[in-house]
Amino acid sequence: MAESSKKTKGKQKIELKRIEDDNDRLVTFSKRRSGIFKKASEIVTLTGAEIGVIVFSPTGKPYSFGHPSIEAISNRFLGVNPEPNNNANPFYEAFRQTRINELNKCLKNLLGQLDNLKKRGKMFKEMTKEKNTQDWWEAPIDEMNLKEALEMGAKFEALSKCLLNKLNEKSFGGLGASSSSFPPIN
Amino acid sequence: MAESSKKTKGKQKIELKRIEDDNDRLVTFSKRRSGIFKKASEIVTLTGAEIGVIVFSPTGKPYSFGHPSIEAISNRFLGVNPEPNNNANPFYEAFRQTRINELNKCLKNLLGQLDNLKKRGKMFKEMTKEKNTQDWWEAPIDEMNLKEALEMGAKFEALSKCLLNKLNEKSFGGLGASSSSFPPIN
DNA sequence: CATTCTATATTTAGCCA
DNA sequence: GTGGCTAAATATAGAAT
Repeated sequence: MAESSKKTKGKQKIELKRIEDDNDRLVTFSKRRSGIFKKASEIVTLTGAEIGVIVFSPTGKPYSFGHPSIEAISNRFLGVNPEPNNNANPFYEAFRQTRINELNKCLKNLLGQLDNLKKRGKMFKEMTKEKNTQDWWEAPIDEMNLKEALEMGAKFEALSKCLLNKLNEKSFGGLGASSSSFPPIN
Repeated sequence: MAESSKKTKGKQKIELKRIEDDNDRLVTFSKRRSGIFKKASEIVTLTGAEIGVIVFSPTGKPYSFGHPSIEAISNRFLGVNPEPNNNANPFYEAFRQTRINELNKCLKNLLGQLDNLKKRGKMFKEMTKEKNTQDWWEAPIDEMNLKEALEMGAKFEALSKCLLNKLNEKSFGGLGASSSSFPPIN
């Protein structure tokens, strides 16, 4: 019997490089995403590990899997819910607690600066004489809250990112040479 | 020829439940962890997706994988915004630039505190005398960098979230009553 | 984008170093 | 905990729904 009787070509070996065909790329993403999530799920039940996976599709759609709860991880990242502490890891918790103290100082510092900022509102208005003629910093929260919050989220993330780098450099014996001065976040 | 000529039993099917033997459990975790990271890496190159994975071993040790980078992933999360507005908006940009200045101050402040933190390492060790006996804050970056980074990402996110709330309260005429004093982030 | 159906390409359980 | 090794368990490329 000729081999042509085979119904499919079966799994073919593919190069480890970007799949150019749009559809194929999406389908592959979809399949592999579930594959990864399944693996994640298995490593959890098999070894009792805790895991969080977050992935953005080629089209930008977010997917995630997590145990104990991806909601916890996800929401934390999204800054959606205040969500009570559910940190099981003592290492994490200990570090967090101490970090909190410093962050609170940072917060106080920043709040002070913010008051300053408000007083210099006019200067701002000039810098932003484009569309928003409204004194956004005085606007009622119900109108600016979410929108600005999201934007600010990105900004603060920038800070986080920078802090992260700096912390790695200084705290973790990083290879970075610039430990005294640091460039603007920008 | 008897089947006994086979060199190994090959991969055996196993129940999808916790592996009780301590060593086996750990070995399986280790192997599957690298497997998952490999898959994560492949879905990235193959489909151009962005992914972040963080996993705690059964013993509590953290591992993680991220692409393009931890920063990018967390950024993506905090930036997840249904509307594609953000960075193009000049208003946003202006605000961001000024905010940056303040954040840089905050950063400097925090870095100073961090030096302090390192000196108090022992205190930390006591607080974390559970599993991680390693002085992670002194560990070489090549070993802790990515791994800790993701974890820290979550922590910094918590800060961002809190700052967000606080800023909304004070800056945007928030409804919150506590505008003068603020409780610890915790 | 998700799923189903094959025929393969990969992953990995059990052992040993 | 990490790295082979081998054979069997799985994941999945390709095509179609």
